[in-house]
Amino acid sequence: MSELSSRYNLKDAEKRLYQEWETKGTFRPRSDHGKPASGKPYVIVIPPPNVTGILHMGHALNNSMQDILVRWNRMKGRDTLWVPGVDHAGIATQNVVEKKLAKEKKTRWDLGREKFLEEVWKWKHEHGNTITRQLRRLGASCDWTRERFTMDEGCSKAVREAFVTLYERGLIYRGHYIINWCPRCQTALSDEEAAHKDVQGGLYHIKYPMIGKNPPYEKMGEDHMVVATTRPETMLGDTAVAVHPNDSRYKHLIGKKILLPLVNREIPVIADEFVDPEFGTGIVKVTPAHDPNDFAMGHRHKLEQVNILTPDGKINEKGGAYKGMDRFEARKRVLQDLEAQGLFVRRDSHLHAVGHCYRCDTVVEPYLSKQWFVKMQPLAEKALKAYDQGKTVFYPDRWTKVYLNWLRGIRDWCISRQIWWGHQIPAWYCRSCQTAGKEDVIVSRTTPENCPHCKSKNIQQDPDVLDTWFSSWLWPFSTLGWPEKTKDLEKFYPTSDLITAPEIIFFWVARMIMAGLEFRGEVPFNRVYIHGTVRAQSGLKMSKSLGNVIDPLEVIEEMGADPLRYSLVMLSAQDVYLSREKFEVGRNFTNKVWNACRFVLMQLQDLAFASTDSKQFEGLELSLPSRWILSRFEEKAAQIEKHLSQFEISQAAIELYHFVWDDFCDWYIELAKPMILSQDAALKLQTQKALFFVCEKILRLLHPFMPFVTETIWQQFKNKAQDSSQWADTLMLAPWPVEARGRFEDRRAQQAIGMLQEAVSGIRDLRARFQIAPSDKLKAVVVCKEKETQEILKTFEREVKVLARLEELRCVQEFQKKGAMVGNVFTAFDVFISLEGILDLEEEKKRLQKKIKETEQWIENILKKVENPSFAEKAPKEILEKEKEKLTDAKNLLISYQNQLASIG
RNA sequence: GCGCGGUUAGUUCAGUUGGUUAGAACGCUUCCUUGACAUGGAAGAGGUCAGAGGUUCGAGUCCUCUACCGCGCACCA
Repeated sequence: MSELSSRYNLKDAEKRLYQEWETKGTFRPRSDHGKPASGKPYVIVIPPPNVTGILHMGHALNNSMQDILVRWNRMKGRDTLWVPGVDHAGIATQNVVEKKLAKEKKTRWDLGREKFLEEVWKWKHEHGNTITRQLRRLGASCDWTRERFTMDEGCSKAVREAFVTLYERGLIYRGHYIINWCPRCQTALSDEEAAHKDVQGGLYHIKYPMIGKNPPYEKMGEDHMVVATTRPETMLGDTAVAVHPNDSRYKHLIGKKILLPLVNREIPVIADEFVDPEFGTGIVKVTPAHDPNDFAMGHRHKLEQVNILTPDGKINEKGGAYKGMDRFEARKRVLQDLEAQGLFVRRDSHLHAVGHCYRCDTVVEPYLSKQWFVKMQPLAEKALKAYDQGKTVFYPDRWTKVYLNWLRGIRDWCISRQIWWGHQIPAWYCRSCQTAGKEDVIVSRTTPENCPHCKSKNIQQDPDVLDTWFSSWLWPFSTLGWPEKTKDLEKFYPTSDLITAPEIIFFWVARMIMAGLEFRGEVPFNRVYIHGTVRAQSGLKMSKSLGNVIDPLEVIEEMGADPLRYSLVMLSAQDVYLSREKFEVGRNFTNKVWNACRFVLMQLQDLAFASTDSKQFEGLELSLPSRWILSRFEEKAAQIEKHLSQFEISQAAIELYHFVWDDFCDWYIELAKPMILSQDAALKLQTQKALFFVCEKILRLLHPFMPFVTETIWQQFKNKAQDSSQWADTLMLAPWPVEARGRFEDRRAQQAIGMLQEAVSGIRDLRARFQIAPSDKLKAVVVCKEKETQEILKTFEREVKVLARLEELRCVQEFQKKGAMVGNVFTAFDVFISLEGILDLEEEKKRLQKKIKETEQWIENILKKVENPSFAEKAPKEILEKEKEKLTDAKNLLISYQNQLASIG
């Protein structure tokens, strides 16, 4: 009968549908097609996934949410743009290609810079579009004609512009500082890229002998001093020992000399307030080249900086006998040798935070080297000011504090990386000027041919590249054309919302805000929505190494993109804990929608009457169920709209789920069935109209959440409708169905259907409890407490009979029980069925007794409240009224229960 | 160490500015293949809202403390 099968299966249809949308240009802004738009443009830039990325659940959630917002705004008629793109992910991508080379037993140095970069570009062209292909599978309605890459020509130009501008403004400098160094990647990292993890390590106590004293060293403070360190190998670079100036234990030693063991270097005992006398022995070894604090101390005391490490984490020639050893090997050997010399005191177990490379998890070294930095304080001040002016709004609000705390404690940003894949720093050094002892740095937007100072051609570009985030922080405007003055930039900047995960608030969100203000004088987006993190059921992050990943593409293959999206979004009120079964919610719901629509299609072979216009109901005497569902629809649509506008996406999805499933499917469709089968042609027609109308509107509400299924069915609707000329080409462009409030508002219908639902459920409950087979003919009586109730329920006699499978139903106000009857009670009425041949009513007696107790307790509670003089005095009137109503209801219930008990007892 | 979350039904979680007898999903029990859907329908059981104080007429909701879990940040060697 229908061409739709009883289970949706859109595996192939999804791809086809997506292609159609894309090729027709539906994802592009209305203004691209010269179409009018309403309101301000709605613009989102995608958090660009790494070019090495493959879609994981975090992406799936993030992009589902963006797509929901984008599709919703598009349907609202706004000029809508979602800019997609990919990040070149400097270190990550270089690592991938280096690993590939390693399989051929080659290193990047074997190839040389140029050849290596060719290899990376080759890799990018072959594998770099995996993630964008996968985003399409998810249904992401990005404007792919505007797709960008952080290393494309435009973005590269933006990077240069940004660098040079900051340099010109005195906000970029180069200098020797302690930075985080990854010995495996062999590059500097920013503070954010060195992730601190707690490590159970050792705190080693070591004797440093005083000059002129001989072993055995026994008197602390006289012939030796004991230092405590977590990294013993760094002692090879010690250039002092420090104590607190007021520490009476050691005051007499300040200015004395110590003989640094193993290297036999004379080093001074200095006094510095940094030292905490309480910690360890109160004596600190000072290693200015390998510790940020020691570095600062070294500056204060003009100490020598002895770098003992090679870039790959081995001991260099300054380490004497330890030269060539890996740093951890050297640690062991240093300890052994100290022990052999009687200088090792003890090892305490010690929990401390150790920096790890966020790309390869190697322990990073604080390392002294010459790097480029951005002076962040002035940028942060602008961002803080923008916040004060209300220009930065985070959802949920709690992230604001995280953001502000970071800005307030901001430190300079190390932006140079000693890798090859990335934007090479636009700085050149002039050999001639250098030799002449003059300023040798040339920073330029264009590649210079010779030195602007001395005209020498002997210039060389800085070999380092910029931190990947140095291009990402420009993303909201570089993707729109900056630094060129493009139409897109003018039209779509600043963007509307940024949707992202909490992990990159510092890396990306905060920096984008700073860049936006610095380069464009405006915040880059009006609102920031931070959604939850996706975790495995166990609570751990999903990661390949833990083997606990659920591949979103497998879910798409198995169930479809819509179930994946809906499940994720429904679960996303906070962090999302996933297991395979959790996707069944979305799958079942998608199937429910599919079948409900299939039913509607089947009922309406002839859709000539089908209209999506609400005016069709004007002057029409609609039945109560239809009035009810229209009223519910209007109410729910407004709620969903409200939730979406506040980024309560999961709440919107949950509301929609219940409206569709409970109200529309379980009640309205069931109520509509007898009306459609009715002999009353007018009733039949208006029911069909309402059924169709609401169903089509539901498809619109659902579309942002489950685009594929809804579009598929909607096209069926459209094909069948006689006059489809007024329909949009695609559901994607059909107007969002939130109309002027109150058009369908109908409290009476809501109240009436509420009663009907109670009556039907009450009878069904009796049926179930007394095990009356569905086929058994049943007579029921509804005893109404008010005449009005009786009248309302009378109009539903037929519906109740069908839904509760009754042979006979009587609605009365006065009722004399005859024979054995059992019932259920409600505030406005009681329902009864007659029992034949059922003798055991003990269970029912117990149940009623329990109910009576509960109700008595309830009444008592209300009385306690109402009779409290201060309640009457202080509570608002409406609450007081409510309580009184409750009391009446409760008393009515109690009477009903007592009557019931008496009647069967 | 500082900060931020969380602790509600067997499980995973909602619960908006304090105001019906605290909800949902999954799971569980019972019944049902009725012409949209068994990825379904009907009904049911299940919670002293982590603990202790406090504010209030009224607290799951606000305040304080405690316990446990998670996550950030941080230079205690």
